[in-house]
Amino acid sequence: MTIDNIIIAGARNAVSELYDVRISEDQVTLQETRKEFEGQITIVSFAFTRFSKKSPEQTGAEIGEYLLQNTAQVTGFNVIKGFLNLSISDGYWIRTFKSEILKPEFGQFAANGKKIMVEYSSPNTNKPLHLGHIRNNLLGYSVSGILSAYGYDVFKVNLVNDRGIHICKSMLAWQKFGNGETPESSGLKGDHLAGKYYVLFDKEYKKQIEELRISGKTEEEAKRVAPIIVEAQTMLQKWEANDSEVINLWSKMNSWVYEGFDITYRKLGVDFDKYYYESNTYLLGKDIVNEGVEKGVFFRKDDGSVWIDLTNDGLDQKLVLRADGTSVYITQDLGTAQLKYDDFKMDESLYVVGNEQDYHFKVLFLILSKLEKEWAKGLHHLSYGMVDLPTGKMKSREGTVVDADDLIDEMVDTARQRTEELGKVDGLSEQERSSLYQMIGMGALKYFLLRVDPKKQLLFDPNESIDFQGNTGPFIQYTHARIKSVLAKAPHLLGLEITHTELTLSERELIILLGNYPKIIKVSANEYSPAQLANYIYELAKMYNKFYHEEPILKAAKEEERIFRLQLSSAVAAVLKKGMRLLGIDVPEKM
RNA sequence: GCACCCAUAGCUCAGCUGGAUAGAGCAACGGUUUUCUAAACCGUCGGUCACAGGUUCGAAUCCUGUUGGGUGUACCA
Repeated sequence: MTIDNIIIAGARNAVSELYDVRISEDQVTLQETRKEFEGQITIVSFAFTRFSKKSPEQTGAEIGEYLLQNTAQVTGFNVIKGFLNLSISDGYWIRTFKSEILKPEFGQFAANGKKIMVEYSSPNTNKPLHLGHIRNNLLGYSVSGILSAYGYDVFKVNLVNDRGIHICKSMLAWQKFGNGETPESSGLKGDHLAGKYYVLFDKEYKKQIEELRISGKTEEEAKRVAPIIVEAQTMLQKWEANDSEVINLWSKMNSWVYEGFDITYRKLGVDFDKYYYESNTYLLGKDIVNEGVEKGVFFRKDDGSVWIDLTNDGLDQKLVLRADGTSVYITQDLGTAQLKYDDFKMDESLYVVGNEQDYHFKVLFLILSKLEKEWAKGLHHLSYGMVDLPTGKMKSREGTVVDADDLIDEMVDTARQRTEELGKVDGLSEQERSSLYQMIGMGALKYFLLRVDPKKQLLFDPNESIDFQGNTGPFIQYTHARIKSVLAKAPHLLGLEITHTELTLSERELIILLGNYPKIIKVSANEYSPAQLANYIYELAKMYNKFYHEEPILKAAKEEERIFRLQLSSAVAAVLKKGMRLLGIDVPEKM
C-alpha cells in the first residue's frame, strides 16, 4: 500500500467517524506539500466542510488530529486555510527506500498480459529523413520502451512507403539525368542520392509547367500534361503491371535507400521487430470493402465507386474504392490494419503519425468499428505536432529541410568541441572519446525533441545551437556521471545495511521524488507522452545536484550517513539511467 | 465555409483528478571551487497565463464567444 492510499483510507475513516458520512476515494484530494510549509503530503479539505459544517481550518484540524491518533505514519500536522499538511515519519520514507526504490526492478511493472503494436517511422523511399522524421522515430521508440516498462508486450513495426507516384519521380529523374550514378560512384548515401533526383524531378517539372503556361495553357492544365509527370504516371502503371525494367530499377534504387536509412536508424538508436512494405500491402483492403458493402456499411454509387457516409458522426462522405476498382490510401490502411491484426493478434495498436493525419485516422478507426472489428477499439493514434523552422514549414521538394544526417553529425561535432573545451577527455581512448561525443550529442538532440509535449508543434532554429546546459540531455548525463564518480570511490558502502533514521530536508525530498517514478511511467504510458518522463528526470537530476552541494556524502561525519547517502545517490543514478534509456538516451559513466 | 490542435516571462518550455504567492532553462547581471566532477550550485531581473464573459468557496486548468497561429476537409500517400 502506498502512502497516498494509507492517507486516503485514513481520511475516509476520519470523515466517517467525525461527521458520520461515507465518502469515496476520489473525494479525497491529495497533493505534495508546498516547500514553504512543514510536511510532505497535503489533504485539500475545503470539500469536507460540507459534512463538518465547520470552517475549513477547523475541519482540517479535526481530521489532522484524527490521523495523528490513528495513522501510524503521520507524525504531525498543520493547517493553513483549507490545507491540511501532514508530516510523515522518516522511518516510513527510509523503509520505502529500502524495500522498493533500491530494488533493481524498481519502475518496471509486472507483465499485464497485453500485446501492443507500435507503428512508427514509416518513411518514403524517395528522399532522406529530416528533423520531422527524427521526432517521429524518437517518439515511437521511446513510447515503445515506456509501454514495455508499464508491463506491455510491445512490437515495433515500420510500414515503409515504397511505392507510388512520388517514388517514380525519383526513379524517372535518375533515369533521365543520372548517367548511371550510384552511391559508390558519387559517394552519396543512398537515400540522399534518391532525394537528389526527387528534387531534380521537381525542378524539371516546374520548368515544363512554366513553358506550357507561356505557350498559353492554364496552370492546372500545365500541371496535368507536362511530359515529365505523364512519364512518371506511365512508369507507375508499368510498375503495377510488373514491367521488369521498372521493377528492376525500383529494386535497385530502393536497396540504396534502405542502406541509407539503416545507417540513420543506427545513429538514432531505433529499431523494429518487423517491416511492412506498401508494395506488398497496397492491394489489400478490397476484401474489406466488399465485406462493408455486404454489411451495408458502405454504398456503391452509379459509377461503381464505393463510399461510406459518416455525416451522422460529424464527418463527411468518404471514398473507399475508386470507380475503376483501384485502392485509395484508406483502402490500403483498412487492409493493412487487418493484416497486422492477423499477424500479431494484439490487444492494442498505436500509430505514431503526424497531426496532419488526424482526420484520416479518425475515419479509419470509425470505419473499422462500424465494420464491427472487435479489435478496432484498441487502435490509437499518437498524433504529434510538426517541427517548424523560424521561416516556416520544412519542405523536401524545396530543400528547406533540416536533414537528419547533417543534424546528427553537427550535434556530435558540437559535443566533441564542448567536451574538449572543458578538458574532460583525459585518460580516454580514441574510441571511448568518439562514443562519448556520440552519446552526448545525441542525448542533447533527443532530449530537446522529447521534452516537449508531443501534440505541440515544436520550433527548431538552426541558427541557435541546441543547449548543453540547464534543462538538457547533457545536464542529466552529467549528473549520472557525477554520481558514478562518487560511487567508484567507496563501492564497499553500497552493500552495507542502512541504519540511518533521520532525514535532512533534501534527503527526504529525494526519496519522495524517487518514489514518484512508477507513477510517472504510468502517466507517460497512458498518455503516450515521453515528455512527462523527460521533465521528471530533469527534476530528479536538478534536485540531486542541489543535494550534492548541500550535503557531504563520503565526507559525512557518521558512517551511517555515508552509507545512506551513497546508496541514495546510487538509487538516483539508477533511475536516471533507466528513465533516460526509455527516452532512447544513454548515459556515460564519465564525462 | 466547416472540423481538429495550439496560445503561459524577451526566447524555448513545464504547470495532468480545478486548490496556497503561476515554475524551470536560455538570455542579462552578481556570487560560489585548498572540500566527493563548476556541463554544477546560489541570488537578482523578468508574467494582464491571447481577449471577454460564465460556472465555482476557489480557474492558467472546466464551459461559451472573440482574436491570432497551425493543420485538415483529394478518386495523392
